[in-house]
Amino acid sequence: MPKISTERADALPALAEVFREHGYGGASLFLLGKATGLGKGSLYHFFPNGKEEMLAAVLGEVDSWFEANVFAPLCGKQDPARAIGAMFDRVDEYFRSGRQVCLVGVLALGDVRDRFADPVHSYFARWVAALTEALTEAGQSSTDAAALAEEVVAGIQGAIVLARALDDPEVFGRAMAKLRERTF
Amino acid sequence: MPKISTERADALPALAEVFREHGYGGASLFLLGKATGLGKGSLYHFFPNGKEEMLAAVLGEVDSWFEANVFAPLCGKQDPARAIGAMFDRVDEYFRSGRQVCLVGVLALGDVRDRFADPVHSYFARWVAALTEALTEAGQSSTDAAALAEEVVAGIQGAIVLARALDDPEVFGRAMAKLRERTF
DNA sequence: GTCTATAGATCGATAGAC
DNA sequence: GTCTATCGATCTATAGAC
Repeated sequence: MPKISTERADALPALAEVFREHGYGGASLFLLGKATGLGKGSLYHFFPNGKEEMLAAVLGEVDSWFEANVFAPLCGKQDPARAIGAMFDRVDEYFRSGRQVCLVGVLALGDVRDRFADPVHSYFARWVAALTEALTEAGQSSTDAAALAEEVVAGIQGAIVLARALDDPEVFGRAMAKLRERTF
Repeated sequence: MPKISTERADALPALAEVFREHGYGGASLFLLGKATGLGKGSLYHFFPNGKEEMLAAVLGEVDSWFEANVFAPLCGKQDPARAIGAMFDRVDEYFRSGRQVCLVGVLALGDVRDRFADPVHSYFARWVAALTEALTEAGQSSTDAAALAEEVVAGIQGAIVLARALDDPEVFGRAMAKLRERTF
């Protein structure tokens, strides 16, 4: 299970998984070391500022992935309906059909929200803005588009919470299908 | 039901606030003691099993409140539309218009989900079931009612996440208004 | 009942050998 | 670059004075 890595970037997926599963405070250096296959010394070699730098790097990676695979495609001016459909596909894959929680959502609810307020705010604001742009491009009024975009992003986050609580990934699937219909 | 001393019950609101704000792992006995005004000795006198018993008691209190103020009224057979409207009113008050997170939702996303799987599952399953019953009573087909109930409960949870992330309670208000419309 | 003192474990972070 | 050893702080939980 532990993964041996000689580059800082190689450790990020394992670090992300621990932060997602245990939150910031619950992600101990022991767990982070076990997941990456690195000792504390190595972790501090790659991330001199410790856990805070590890999470910042993970959030940067998450943001880059969503920017490239979700946000930017929504802002491509041709075929907004197709771009919105692609968003739902990527998001469903990313959250493994509701089996994986959203790290940014976890941080938003947690006690370290203030510490990472900027990346958390940026992630969701960018998502809502990009979807609003696509919906507007698809013909909706700007006010309707903004309201619907907020509804969809919130609905996805809520579907993750409910699917985890009920331990039923189909809850996530049903919610995604409903939200997808609403953007037609 | 065992007798609960006045002092123990009086400590529950303060304990609940600490668990909501810091999660289970982040709620230290120091914070719990400071919030309740009790020393560690007193806390262990009222809750011999420590934090686990404190959270269990808090979850029992939350469940009782929602059962009395939200779930049971939804199952009153007369005027389901009014009962659903009352649900939104009580929920908006309870979550202080999006300024207060949902403790059960926080637990569902956290690493102690398995430890408290039963109360977390019960809370959301009961909420969805009660709302489904009211929507059915209001004239919807049982399949439509179940799907809409899931959408509404998930939408409320997602609105809490998004409102916290964007630090904007109006996001919660707008989401609640939209969900309220959808149940007409 | 409520407090202080403290045990025993674990935390983040550092130092130094190799 | 990776490891082990270890520090000081903090954690849960217990013991005992009052």
